[in-house]
Amino acid sequence: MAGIRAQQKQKTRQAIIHAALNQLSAEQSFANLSLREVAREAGIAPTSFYRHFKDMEELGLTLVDECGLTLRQLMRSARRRFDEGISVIEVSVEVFMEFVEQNPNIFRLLLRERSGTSRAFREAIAREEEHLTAELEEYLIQSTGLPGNVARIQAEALVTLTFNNGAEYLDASADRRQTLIENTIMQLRFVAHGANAYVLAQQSNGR
Amino acid sequence: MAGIRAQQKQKTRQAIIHAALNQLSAEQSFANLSLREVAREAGIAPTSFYRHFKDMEELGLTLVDECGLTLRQLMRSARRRFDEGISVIEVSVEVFMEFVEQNPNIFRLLLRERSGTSRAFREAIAREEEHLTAELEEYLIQSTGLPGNVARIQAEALVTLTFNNGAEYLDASADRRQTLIENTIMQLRFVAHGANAYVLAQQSNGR
DNA sequence: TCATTCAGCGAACAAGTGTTAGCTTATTCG
DNA sequence: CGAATAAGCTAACACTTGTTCGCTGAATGA
Repeated sequence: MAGIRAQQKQKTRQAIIHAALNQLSAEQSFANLSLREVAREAGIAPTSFYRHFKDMEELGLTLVDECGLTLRQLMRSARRRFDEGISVIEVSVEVFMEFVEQNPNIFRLLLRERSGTSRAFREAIAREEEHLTAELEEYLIQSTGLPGNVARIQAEALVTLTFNNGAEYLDASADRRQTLIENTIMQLRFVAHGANAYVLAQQSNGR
Repeated sequence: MAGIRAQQKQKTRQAIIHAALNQLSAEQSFANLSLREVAREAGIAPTSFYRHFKDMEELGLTLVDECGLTLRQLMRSARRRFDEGISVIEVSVEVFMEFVEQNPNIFRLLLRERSGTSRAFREAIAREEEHLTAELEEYLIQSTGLPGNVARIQAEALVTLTFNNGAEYLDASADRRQTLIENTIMQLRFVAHGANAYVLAQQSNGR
């Protein structure tokens, strides 16, 4: 009843996942990762890989799902943390960059395969981005009372800007990183302010 | 003096460039393009490739340079066209999306290799983005009188948003594309408005 | 206990890759 | 004209890749 077999299986499955993540870097993308190299680093024979994943693509999608989940949880907790009086924008950006800093390879995976050659990948990552955007949109509606369509467009802009600044953050030096955070915050504030002003103008324009 | 030799050389060089661009698609990125396939499509022997480029990377950088140049010229002409009374933002977005629509493979190249595995690529594309941003920044300073640092940050946000919406535009259906243009314009307006408001607030806060 | 399951392995395959060496042959130039 | 140049070619190399097949041996469960 210990499940010693299933237990071992999970272990090497994790070994494969770890090996894959470990080989990701600035110079190596998931797309040009080879099944054989992953297997080698995981300490198994190439053929054993198939006992766990049908494909490299299936492995990749697994990674995307896991990462997307943790990222979403993180952002949600960031918005909760905000009650302590700091600006939501500030907290969110800092948390996001912290994620990037602590999971550079995972973030690189998302960043690259977002526009990669595998449709399945692109769709999976678009889905994750959509989750983030939708949650942010809802938050905006509830906390500022913006109309839905404006909230949506604003949320998309916020996610886009944060994500892209995260990409630059990846390769930045320590002090460049600090100003990058500040600039990102400023950009998000621009968007937020502009969206509010837009709604006010609409209302005073008789409609 | 006709230079019949050099002339022929330019011709096959162009054939190589064309072959490479032709093989780019949603499913095939430059990174996993093979020298042999490019040579085959260009109608030359694999080894002849080396008479023109040291590397696939060198070929890629050539493409990036050419594309960046045309894109920049396009955006500049868009800002010139603006004198006719339409909003700059509107014209710029429309011109950019037109570029994306007419050069999907080129844009894909920029999009992907921007976060690709080749440092030379990343730097080359960052350089192109920097050109675009710098020109826009200068334009903002001259036309709105914003202080330099704010103009810079605003320009970065505008370029980022436009570029990313272009990525989505690539795979969008015809009518989705229209709303995408509208949304992009709205996002850019948010940023512009927010930046202006920020400066005004700074000034009225006694400084 | 004994048959079954199944994670993992080694060998082998057909393909495709980048790159070198050396030849051909039309252009170039003194 | 005649030597030099250089674009393009064929053949061959040493690899790496994904994937199939059939085997082993330990965990499983009736």
